Amino acid sequence: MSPLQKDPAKADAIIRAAIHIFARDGLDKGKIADIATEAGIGKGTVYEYFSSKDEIFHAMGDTIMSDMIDASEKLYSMDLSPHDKLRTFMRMNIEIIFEMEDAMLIMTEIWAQGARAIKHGEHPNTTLYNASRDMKQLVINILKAGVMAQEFRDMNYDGVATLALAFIDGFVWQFMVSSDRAAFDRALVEGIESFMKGLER
Amino acid sequence: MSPLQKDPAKADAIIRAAIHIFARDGLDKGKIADIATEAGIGKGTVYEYFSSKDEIFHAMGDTIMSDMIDASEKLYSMDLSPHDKLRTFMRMNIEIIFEMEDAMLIMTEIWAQGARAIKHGEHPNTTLYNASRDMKQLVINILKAGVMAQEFRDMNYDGVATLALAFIDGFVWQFMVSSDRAAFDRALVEGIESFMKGLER
DNA sequence: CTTGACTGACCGACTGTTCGGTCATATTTT
DNA sequence: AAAATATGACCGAACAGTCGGTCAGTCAAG
Repeated sequence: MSPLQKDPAKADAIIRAAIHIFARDGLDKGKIADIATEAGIGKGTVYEYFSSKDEIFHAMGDTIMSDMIDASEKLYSMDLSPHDKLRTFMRMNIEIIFEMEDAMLIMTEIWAQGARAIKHGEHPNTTLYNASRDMKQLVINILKAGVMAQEFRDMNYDGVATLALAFIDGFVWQFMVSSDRAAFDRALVEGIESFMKGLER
Repeated sequence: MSPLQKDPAKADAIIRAAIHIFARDGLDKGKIADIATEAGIGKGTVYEYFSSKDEIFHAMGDTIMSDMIDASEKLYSMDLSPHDKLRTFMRMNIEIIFEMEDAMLIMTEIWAQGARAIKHGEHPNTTLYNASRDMKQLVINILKAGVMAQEFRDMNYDGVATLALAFIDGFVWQFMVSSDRAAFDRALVEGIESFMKGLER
């Protein structure tokens, strides 16, 4: 018997360290050795928990996405009008992503990796892509409820949902390289209002 | 004397090959040897034209951006109402980026590199960032003209311009991993209309 | 013959992964 | 209770593959 069953908290510490290191140095340049140091363990130990760098990428993607989905679902259960729900959804999502600075950079690369995989005819990282599809469906549901409640104009749901998600991604993307947080907030408010105005009947 | 003073066409061929290889394999995994083969020359020759992989990245960024700016400027000189100009600007930019599949993937990585550089307190790739700033200014100019002409409502120019660019980036981003071109076109039309509606007085 | 563009074998730095050994702790024995 | 034993988590030195960059030599043009 093992005196200490492979500490799950340690696997978590490795993922956390990996997120930090890979966000800092990039997916390729980020070294396993640095992750080990950051996690306060030996390099060999990393391989007791994950069989390869690639497996760390996947675990990392799963962790990040589940963090985001948790946050989104909290919103989904709130009791708001479709109008407010959508507005809140957009703002919250952007803030969540924006706050998870490290995750943002990593997801950019994982997403690009996925796009490349698709070009090669391979499978992309499924967690990330499933999550993206779920998010879109969530927005579509809000939109449908809004049209039903006569709050929104008639629309092509898929198109508008895509616009909403594009807006979220693009906003983060735009500000990923800007450090002016105040300008970010002003632009965000104006951007969301403008978007909502586009949905009026 | 050289019979052919360092053939500029060859430098171009190298860049073109680099764009192809790096888009396929990523900035880190893309090999100089492969670029040389793709360009039909020896590896050593690549170093006659560019002193390092990093210099190739920069040259590549410059080439891609100047291609895009050329396309945008053609639009800028068209004689259209602010309304149509903005609509066309967005659609054209998306189509241009979307058509330059390879460039898209590379820019994603260069942009992420830049974001990381900023985090480190270093300089990002200036070409890319200057171009991005120029694009925003171009949109702001169109918006101002539209407000002046009473075609658009009053607005926070910076916010709406950011929204427009976010829209462009995000749309491309969303569809980078989708192969359904027909859905893309439908969503694009709806998305642009919805955006334009948000600017009505 | 001179020049310089071109080449690819080669070098060395780098890093993901392996593996033999160590050690803290649990369990058993005395 | 304390000594002996067993376990497997942990470690980091060593290994092997990769790839950016160099350079000694080839070749073609003038």
